Amino acid sequence: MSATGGPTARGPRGEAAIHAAVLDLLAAEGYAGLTIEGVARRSGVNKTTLYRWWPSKPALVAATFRHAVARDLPVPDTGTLRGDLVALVRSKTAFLGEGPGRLAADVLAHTGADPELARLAGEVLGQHSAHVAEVTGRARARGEVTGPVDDRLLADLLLGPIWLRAVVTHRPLSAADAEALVDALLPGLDG
Amino acid sequence: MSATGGPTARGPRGEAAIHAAVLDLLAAEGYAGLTIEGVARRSGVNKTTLYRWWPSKPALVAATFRHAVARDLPVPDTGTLRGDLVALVRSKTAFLGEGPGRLAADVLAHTGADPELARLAGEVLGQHSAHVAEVTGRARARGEVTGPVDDRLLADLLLGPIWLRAVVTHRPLSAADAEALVDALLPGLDG
Amino acid sequence: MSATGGPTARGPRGEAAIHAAVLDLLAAEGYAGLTIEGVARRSGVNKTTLYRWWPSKPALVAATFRHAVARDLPVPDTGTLRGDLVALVRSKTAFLGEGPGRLAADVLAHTGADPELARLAGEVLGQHSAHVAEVTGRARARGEVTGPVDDRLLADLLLGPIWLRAVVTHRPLSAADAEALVDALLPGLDG
Amino acid sequence: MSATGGPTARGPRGEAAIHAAVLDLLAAEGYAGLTIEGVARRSGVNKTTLYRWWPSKPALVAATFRHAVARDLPVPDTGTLRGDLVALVRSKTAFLGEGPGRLAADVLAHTGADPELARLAGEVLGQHSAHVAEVTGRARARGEVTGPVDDRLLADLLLGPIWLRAVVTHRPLSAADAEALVDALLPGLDG
DNA sequence: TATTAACCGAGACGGTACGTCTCGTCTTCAA
DNA sequence: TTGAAGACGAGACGTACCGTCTCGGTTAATA
Repeated sequence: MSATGGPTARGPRGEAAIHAAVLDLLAAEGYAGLTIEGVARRSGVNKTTLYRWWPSKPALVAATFRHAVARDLPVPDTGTLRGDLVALVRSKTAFLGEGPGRLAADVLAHTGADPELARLAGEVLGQHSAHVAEVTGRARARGEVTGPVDDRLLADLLLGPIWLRAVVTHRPLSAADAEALVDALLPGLDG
Repeated sequence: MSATGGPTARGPRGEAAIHAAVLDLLAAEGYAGLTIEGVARRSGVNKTTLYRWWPSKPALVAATFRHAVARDLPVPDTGTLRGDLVALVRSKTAFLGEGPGRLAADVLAHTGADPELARLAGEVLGQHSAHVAEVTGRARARGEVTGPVDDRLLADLLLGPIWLRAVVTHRPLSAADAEALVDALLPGLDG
Repeated sequence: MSATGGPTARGPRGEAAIHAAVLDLLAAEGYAGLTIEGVARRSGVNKTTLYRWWPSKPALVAATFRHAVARDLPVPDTGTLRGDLVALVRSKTAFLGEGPGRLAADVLAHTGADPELARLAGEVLGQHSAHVAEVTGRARARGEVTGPVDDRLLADLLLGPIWLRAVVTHRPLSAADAEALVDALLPGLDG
Repeated sequence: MSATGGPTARGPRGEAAIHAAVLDLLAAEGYAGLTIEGVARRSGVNKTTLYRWWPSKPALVAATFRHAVARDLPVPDTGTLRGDLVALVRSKTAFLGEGPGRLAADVLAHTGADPELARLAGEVLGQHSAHVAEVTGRARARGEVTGPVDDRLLADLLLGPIWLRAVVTHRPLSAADAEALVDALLPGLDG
């Protein structure tokens, strides 16, 4: 959208520097420690400019994430439903555990405090759910699944534990955990 | 004198009023909007006294939760594993969706920012795991389950979706959803 | 700029109100009882603004005095050295005993505690010494004094007792005292 | 009792330690920086005890000075009025410039803020006047002075410059200065 | 020897002010 | 129109002392 066919520049002069500063500071101080003034200092842009373009800190952070994290990861096709699901779990775990996604976990934790972040979380989670649906769709095309599958429920069951660990308990989810998780769900998949 | 043989006073004079004020303000402003000065104002206790007893806002909030939310919910015994699990899911859903537990969701979201809250989260999650273990223990005693069960994994699988809906997507989890959730997991429970 | 051609604004918006508040509070509570927060309250200016412009209470007080007390009093010319000296003594006594100068006595008492106030005291005292020199200069022009006169020593001898009474003992110095003081010094003046 | 026949104990247990702490802290932090809690900490005495015996900080400080500085300095008898006066000036200069007397200058500066300190100042200044009177009395006995001498005025004329230099301008008063000071006054002494 | 009164330490309390920080708004000026 | 510069009111931060209070324990002189 903002990319190749967008109507105008849409954004202040040093936008790239701003988003970089947000990510840097998020990594260094966490979401709660991030301040608008800090972003202004680090990006070399005036505080006024930031407020002109984004009404609040969550809005700025959300914009940064839409720029930086929105890249659609490919959903690996391993040939089997189990393989796809395990790969998906590991991919999401990795996303939330390292790089900008790790910052996302911190940001998404503040969903309850700000509607802007809630929207962002909804977008990210929706994308994840879509990936789940893509995997089950493939499985159905292969004939691995024949009965009705509630994609939404499956997404909750897969992503719930992942997010819970990433956001609340911060326990890493190992490869074995990922397989165990999927194996616990597979028997109930095709009822 | 002060206590009729109890160990020690342990806590400032107006402790009850303080914890009440914390819960009130948490409900009204959220965790991020909660301030020590606000608690002092509302509880009628001096700011100095708060700092005398708790070193920081997260410590105060954690103490409040230990006082107010630590009551051990009974784990209903319905006579079947499925019934017990459904009851457990509904109980947790209710807990996170209303009353002080609703505040807990907001507080637990800040796990990453403060070790004190991380400890609190560990306690709450640990209690949850214990409940799950109690239910599976009963099922094993009844002979409903014979093989090995990973209680921790099961706890994550149950709580993950509940937490995700309560905290991130804010979609309520209906009675039918609770049953569907459990039914999706039951087949994988006893290999 | 806001002024009629002055080079720069140099000072916060409500500067006049601030200095007035400082003098009021100094009169009411004394230097020790003066607080930055009190000045902020009374002047209607935010505490932050005060700290933005002056780093400390003594700096603020010194600035106030430079604004309010810096007016150069004329040194009366009575036609004789004795008359001039008596007039000078009474003028300085009056300065330190009433109006803003009375507050100055309180402020100057804290010279030892703060270098900023020490500088202020030095300025005021230097001005007083200059007045003494002006008087002896006139006397020399008249031919009343021919030999060498140590203006510095004379200033110390005249101002020392005045300041001592104003700052430490708070005994008023009467008209007769002023004459006696000068008469005690005159014989040694032209030696 | 603890004393060797004194009428009553009159004072808390660790009084010596308390006064020592007051002097130490006065030297280190100045009068304004001196706090009751600091004295308690340093002297190893409880804050409550201090308040039990002295109602306020100035009262405590005054008591300390009466204990520590009240020792009557001998007034040297040099055989001539001039010599006695010069010796007196140098003695006072030394007193105000070093040791506990140096602290006295800081303390006496707060005369205006507290009646307790004002009384102390009165005692110190009175003692000074008595020294001057002793010197002039000797001179009269010798026949050096015959006319009337206002001892109080002379005391102010001597102490004023000394105090001014020690406390306000912090210019040291050299031996030559002391002689010049006395020589400026001597001609006016005996009319 | 037993009593009693004075003194002690301990530490909690409400309160005021400190000096710093970030917020979000605002005005002014230059390009 | 856009942005840079930066002052401003608001208000929380965490700390330091203030002066008061209650609580047990100890000491020392008396009865």
